[in-house]
Amino acid sequence: MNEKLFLRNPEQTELGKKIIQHAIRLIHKNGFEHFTFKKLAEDIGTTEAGIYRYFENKHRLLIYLTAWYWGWVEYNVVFITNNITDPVIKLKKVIQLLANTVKDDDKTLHIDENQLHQIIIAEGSKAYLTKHVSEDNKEQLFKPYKDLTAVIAGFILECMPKYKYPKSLASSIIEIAHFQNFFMHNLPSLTDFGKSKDESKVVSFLEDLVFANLRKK
Amino acid sequence: MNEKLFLRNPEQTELGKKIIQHAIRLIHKNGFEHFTFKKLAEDIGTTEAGIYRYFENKHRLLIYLTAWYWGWVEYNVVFITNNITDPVIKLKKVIQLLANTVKDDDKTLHIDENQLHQIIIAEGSKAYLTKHVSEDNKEQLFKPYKDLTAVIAGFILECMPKYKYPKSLASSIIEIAHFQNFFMHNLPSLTDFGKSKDESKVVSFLEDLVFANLRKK
DNA sequence: TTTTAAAAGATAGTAATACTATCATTAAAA
DNA sequence: TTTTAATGATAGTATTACTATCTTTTAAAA
Repeated sequence: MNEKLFLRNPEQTELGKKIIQHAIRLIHKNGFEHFTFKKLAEDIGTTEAGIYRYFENKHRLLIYLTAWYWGWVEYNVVFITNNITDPVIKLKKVIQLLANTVKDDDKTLHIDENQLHQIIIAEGSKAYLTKHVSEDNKEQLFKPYKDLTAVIAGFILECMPKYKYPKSLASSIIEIAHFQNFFMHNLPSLTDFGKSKDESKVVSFLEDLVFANLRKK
Repeated sequence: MNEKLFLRNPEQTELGKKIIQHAIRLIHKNGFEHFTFKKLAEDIGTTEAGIYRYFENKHRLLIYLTAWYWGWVEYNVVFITNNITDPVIKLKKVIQLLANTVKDDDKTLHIDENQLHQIIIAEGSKAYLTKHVSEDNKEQLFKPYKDLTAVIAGFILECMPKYKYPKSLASSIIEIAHFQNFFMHNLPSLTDFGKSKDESKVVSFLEDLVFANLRKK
C-alpha cells in the first residue's frame, strides 16, 4: 500500500485494524455523508484524536478503502485468470468477478469484503469526484484502480489486438458493473433487471456489450 | 418542474434566479463539497435564511440542478431527432449531444449550460449516491433522468427491436459519456484519449461500442 | 389609493462537524 | 532500565448546517 494513503499504517496496529473494520461497518450502515470520525471513535471506544493519527480526514480514509478494494480485486483477477490462456475466457471471468456479489475473504479478519464491495458501489466514485483529484492522483492514490484498468485493458488487447479503446473499455466495464448494480437496486427503471434484481443479468448485459464489440473486428 | 424539487420555485422570482445562477458559478468554481449556503448568500448579497426559503439544503439544490439539466438535455434530444426517421442516425445524434461540450443557451440568461454540464459530469452522481435515494426517488426527483433514459432506450429498440437491455444500454451511454470525459481530463490513464483530450474521441468510442452491439443482431 | 399579504432582509442562536493542541499514561523495544 | 512510540483523555476553535423571529420592502388585490 502507498505510504501516502495514511499517516500511520492501519494494518500494523490493533487500533488501526479496528479503525478499518468499524469504518467499513459504519459507512456501510449510514453512508459516507453521515460518517464522522467522532462516531467512528465512539463505535471503537477510542477518541477522535486517535483516528486523526491514522488518517488526515474521512475523505482520505475513503480513498484508502477504495485503494485496498481495487488492490484486492486485482489480486483476485490475477488469481482466477492465472492458468487460463484463452483471453475471451479471461475477460468473462473478470466481468463475473466485477459484477457479482463478493464472498467474505477469510484471510482478512478485520475486513468484510462484501460490505466493502457495497461501499465501493455506492461511495467509490466520491473518492475521485473532487476538485483535488489531480493532486491526489499525483500522489498515486488511485494507482490500484489504474493498475486494474491496465490489466483488463491488456486482456481486451489479447482478444482483439487492433481495438482502439482498450483502456476506456476497461474502465467502462468496471464502472458499468458497479452503477448498473446500484441502479438495479435503487433506481430500477434505469435498468432491465429491476424486477428480478438478479446480478447475473448484469453479467449477461456486460458480456453481450463487450463481446459484440470484440467479435466484430 | 416537480414541485418537490424546491420549497419555493426559483424560476419565478429574481432572487430565485440569482440563487441558481450563483450556485452554478460557485459549485463549478469550488466543487460541491466546498459549496455552502453561507458562501452562496454572500456571493449574491443576500442572507443564508433567504436561500433556505427556496431549498431545504444544498443536496436538494444539487438535485434541482440535475433535474433541470436532464430536462434540458431531453428537450434537446427531442429537438435534434425530431424530423429524423433513421433510428441509427437518431442514436448517433444523441451520443454526440451527450459527449460533446455544451454551448450556452441564450434562452436561459441565468443558467450557464456549459458550466452546468461540467457540474453534472463531476457532481451529478452525488445527487443519487446517498442512503436516501429510494425516498428521493419516490418523490420523483430523478424523473427527468429516467425520462431521458426511456427516450434513448426507445431509440435503441427502434434500431434493434429484439435487443434485451435497452434501458441498461441507455443509462450506460449517459454515464459513460460523462465519466469518460471526467477521466480524460483528470485521470487520463483510465482512457485512450488522455493525450489529445479530444471529446470527439469519446463520441467515437461510444458509437463503436453501441453500434457493434446493435449491428450484430 | 389603500390594504394586505407575500417575499426579502436582518439578526440571533444552536447543535454538530471537522479539525488542532496538549499533556498524561501505557506498552514495547533498545 | 531507559526511552520512545502509541494511545488515552481533555479542551478548544472555526465552520457548517441549520431554525427562529422580527422588520422592512414590494407588489398585487380591494
